[in-house]
Amino acid sequence: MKGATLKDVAREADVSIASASRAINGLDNVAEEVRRRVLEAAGKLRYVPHGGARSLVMARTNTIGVLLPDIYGEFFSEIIRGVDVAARARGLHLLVSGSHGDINEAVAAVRAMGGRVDGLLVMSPFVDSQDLAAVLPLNLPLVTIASRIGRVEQGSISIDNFGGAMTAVKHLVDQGCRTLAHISGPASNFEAQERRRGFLEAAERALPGAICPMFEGDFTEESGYRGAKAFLNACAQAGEPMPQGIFVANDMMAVGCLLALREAGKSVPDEVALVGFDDIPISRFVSPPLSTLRVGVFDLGRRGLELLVDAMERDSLSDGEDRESGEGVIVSPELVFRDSSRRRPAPT
Amino acid sequence: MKGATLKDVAREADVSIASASRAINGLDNVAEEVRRRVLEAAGKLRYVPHGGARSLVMARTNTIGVLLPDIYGEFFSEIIRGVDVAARARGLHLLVSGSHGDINEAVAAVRAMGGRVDGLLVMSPFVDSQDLAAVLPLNLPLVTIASRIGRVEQGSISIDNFGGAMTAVKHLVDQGCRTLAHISGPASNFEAQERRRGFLEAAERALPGAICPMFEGDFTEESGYRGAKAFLNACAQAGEPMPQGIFVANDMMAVGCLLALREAGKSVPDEVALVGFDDIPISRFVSPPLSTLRVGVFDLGRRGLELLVDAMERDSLSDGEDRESGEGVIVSPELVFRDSSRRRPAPT
DNA sequence: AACGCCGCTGTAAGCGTTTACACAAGTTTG
DNA sequence: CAAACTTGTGTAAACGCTTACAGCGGCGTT
Repeated sequence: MKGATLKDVAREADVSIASASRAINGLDNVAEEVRRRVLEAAGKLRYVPHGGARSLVMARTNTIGVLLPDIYGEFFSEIIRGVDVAARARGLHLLVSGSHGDINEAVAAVRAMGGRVDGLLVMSPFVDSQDLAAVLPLNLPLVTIASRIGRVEQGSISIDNFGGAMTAVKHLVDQGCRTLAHISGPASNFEAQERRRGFLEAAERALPGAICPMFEGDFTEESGYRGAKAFLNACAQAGEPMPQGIFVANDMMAVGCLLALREAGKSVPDEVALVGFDDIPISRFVSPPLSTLRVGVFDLGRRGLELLVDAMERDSLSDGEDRESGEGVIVSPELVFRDSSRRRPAPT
Repeated sequence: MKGATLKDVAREADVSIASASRAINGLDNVAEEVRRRVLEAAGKLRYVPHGGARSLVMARTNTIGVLLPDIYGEFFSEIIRGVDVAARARGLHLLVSGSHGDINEAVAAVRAMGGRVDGLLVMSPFVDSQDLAAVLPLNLPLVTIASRIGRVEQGSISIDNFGGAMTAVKHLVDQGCRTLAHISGPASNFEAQERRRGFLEAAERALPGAICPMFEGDFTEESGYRGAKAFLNACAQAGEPMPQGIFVANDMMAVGCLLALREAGKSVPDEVALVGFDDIPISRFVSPPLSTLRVGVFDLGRRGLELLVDAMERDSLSDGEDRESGEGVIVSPELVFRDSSRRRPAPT
């Protein structure tokens, strides 16, 4: 009942445990006859090697730990996919964990991964991530994704949120919007901060002195809906028209925003143009289709893992020498121009 | 550089390795003074326990392995979320792996998980899953999700695909559709088979003798698009009208189908009514919103994990005695009536 | 015939933990 | 004041595996 061990297999095949190990691992210094007997015994006993024991002695797990703020949603699941594909290509396995925004959970997760993984892929966009950094076992190769953890010595890959936001604003202005608004992500989120900063900077540059209403959401569809409502109410009360263009800090909120505008009878993009961020799959399907800034989320995951693998290899070769090489890959989002911001046939 | 071990901590704190272990694990038979010293040393050395070693001696990993056909997409990511939430609540970690439809990959993944997990949550909807069953280490608790693996002794949780398909067809007929068609999933997929069977059975019952065109897709948006095109072409060639109702075996394909119909200028639902399956998030947002059969995918994952945990506990208590209890939970999908199938104000 | 080699096999030492057990104090007890 | 606990600590075995090393035949060379 207890799961056969190598010793059991060895006894069954009537060889030493060393030979059994060799036979099973396909080493070549084993007589054919012995190998046959061992494999047969292993099959009969349904032997499955004990990964824990193996990694203990080999000091290698072939597993990498992935720590995400959350494990689901279009965005994260796409990251995981990227990581998974790249990992699979290298025969690595994934130990995933969601920290659910709680830094203590993240710390617990990291501890639990200790000794079970060869490297860590961490995404923790919370501004106070320093606490996390303090806990990370410093002997493990680590790559951060779109995070703001101090450890520059190791690799990191991030998104040009600031630049993306500026692109979005410029695009709205190009489309003829003369009044702008912004629905931001939570202030505790690093990426949200950057996008907000990009919005303000670009808005000030294009429309100097203009006052742009802002609403702080939390990246959920529902908060986007609330944001749009807030703008609608404020404008109705002040007797002002709606802003001509709204830059929403992520697509999920933009979708909520769209729903609220539609409900209020505002036409998108003619009365209000909308640009989101991320290009999640849904964005193509809402109507009107959502203009957005495409972040190669899949690639983010894939390249993150590749960076990590590089770091691991470097790590195992040179034993702790030249570990500077602060590889800071930054990917730039790309504007996807769809109908939600297509204002005039020929913007003069 | 090599990552501090318990021995290092013990030396640093000038106690025995046993005391160090006790202090760190919070056992109570440790002098306060010693505990303090040990914890301090651990902090200083950035000690992180080696999970592999720990699980080796404790015969417990607090990790459960999750094997899915794929790791991404709305459907699977929602399952993972359910599993993750339930696992987190019990302090368990997740070792996930996508088999990418390849049975050999699945086998490899299972082997790699051996000795690293306390239980296995497997979803493998391929009809020939018997091969997989043969490999599964028989000492591990196992729960299958929407699969067709022989091992009934262990728990399983599945979807009533047949019943759901019948509901869909009945609904289309209620809406006044007198000619029906079906876009199915791949024949190698167990769930697709069941949905197809339900479609045929219900169609035959409601419209005896009617011939229903069918198209075999592969669950991707693109194949749904192709399916609709195929119907359009066939009807154009034969000079017949389009089927009044199409039951599409999953929402992703239904979305593709919708796009093709819109492109062809067919109005949905007036000319062709559409019902999908799964209720993925996108379905609410396409226009018209897609009628579908909601499967509590999140719950599928959550309950699957709970089932597994139950099995694990039963397993550890009674040492291999009453291990029948083939818990076969079956969840029934529920019709979500949206505009894509809303045909007449008052269906006579 | 003695020698070195080669191919195969077994013995045993670890890998980093936990934990049963023994042991040395100090603290009641009778 | 010795016996009996209590409390804290250390020693060492075990978990399942890999692998360096030694051993042992049989082979081809001098």
